[in-house]
Amino acid sequence: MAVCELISNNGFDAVTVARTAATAGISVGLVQHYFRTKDEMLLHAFHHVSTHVRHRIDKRIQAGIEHRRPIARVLAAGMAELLPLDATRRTEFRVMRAFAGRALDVPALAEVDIETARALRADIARAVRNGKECGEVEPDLDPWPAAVRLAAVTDGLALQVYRDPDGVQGIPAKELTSSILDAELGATFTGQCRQYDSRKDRP
Amino acid sequence: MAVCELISNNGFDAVTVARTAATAGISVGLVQHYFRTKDEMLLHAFHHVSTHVRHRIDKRIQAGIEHRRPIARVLAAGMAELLPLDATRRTEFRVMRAFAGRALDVPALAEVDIETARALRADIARAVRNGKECGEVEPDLDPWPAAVRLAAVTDGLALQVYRDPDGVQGIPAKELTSSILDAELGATFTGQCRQYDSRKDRP
DNA sequence: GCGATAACCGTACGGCTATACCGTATAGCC
DNA sequence: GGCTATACGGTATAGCCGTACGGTTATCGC
Repeated sequence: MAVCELISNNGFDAVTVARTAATAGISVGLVQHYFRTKDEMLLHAFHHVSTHVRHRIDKRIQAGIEHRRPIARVLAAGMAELLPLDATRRTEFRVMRAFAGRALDVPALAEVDIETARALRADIARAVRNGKECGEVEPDLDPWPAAVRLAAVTDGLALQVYRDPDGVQGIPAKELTSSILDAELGATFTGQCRQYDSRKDRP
Repeated sequence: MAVCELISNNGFDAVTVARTAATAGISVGLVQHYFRTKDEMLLHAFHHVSTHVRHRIDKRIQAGIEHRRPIARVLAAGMAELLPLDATRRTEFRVMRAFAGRALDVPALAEVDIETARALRADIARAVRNGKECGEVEPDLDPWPAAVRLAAVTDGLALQVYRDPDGVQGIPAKELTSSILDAELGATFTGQCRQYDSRKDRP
């Protein structure tokens, strides 16, 4: 959408109704026809990009499941999708981050932000539960602290990578993040999968 | 400063030169006398609040060192200072986050953001090195990946706590974060300090 | 075919903003 | 005493923004 294009190219402040209309190649009046106010437009854009990222991750996870990969590896691939390791994910991160910044003041945006984060956390918790069933995770482990930790690590690593895209102290970002993510997952997924019914992972 | 007060009370968009002057009880002209442009004013405010937080953490760490606590525990206290677990830290987090959001578009703000993060990471890395010297950390461990991981966990946990201040699934935020931080530190600080018996500091 | 509804454009307007500018006063220095 | 720099207040202005509004074309059920 035009809003995201403007944000990633010229920053959030550059997003005006007139400019958005120009970017999309339509008139101001038509924008108003679809969105009564500017806030409504921004909310829609945030929702749009959030679900877009989410679907991309879901697709990646589905692919991993169909290849019958271990849950830990599927999860690692999904979480890596949130790290700004290439240009695409980097602009995506910029846009998401800009919206999250505004969400501090606009409750409607905050709701989307919180809901997105909650959904991600719930997905991770479900993956841990699945891991318990198939033997990758110890049976008497509470999935939620692990989910919070893994979600936090993903968020935090994304920030670190964004700020230092070239890595730290000569260690490339890709190696750094993948080794950290593997270690974090290894703290929870300690065993190997016995058998696993992939149908349970579907939403 | 008046800028931070406005941000935390009314959001970043409410920060105008006129309103800032009114909040500070001075005239617009005087603000212009000190800061040639609004951006300059914001940059100064960001720098101000960043160093303020940093000094608070440093004080906390210094206190821990003087009490001869294990490095891991000193570090835990310092990192917890960045989590929005009470009203003070929450508004501080809001302000820092608002600036970080603008930093996506304003290079001068981004520089402060990056520099602050780098300094925190360097401090953690130094703590790990100190841990190696005194026996809390294995001698042949690279401090930087550990520092990146711990910094990322802190950032990420702060986000989680901000979004869900009451915790997750009935687990209070304070317990959740402290157990996660302890586990993360425990992954690096595996030994006990030779010089001091840390058992009396343990719960 | 025709009325209604939706898609679409252009512009006018009131409000807010950053900032340039001018005026004053106070304090330090020669 | 004068002179200059700094501290401070008030205001004018040009520009941009969101949004209201009136007009035009296209679509479609009946």
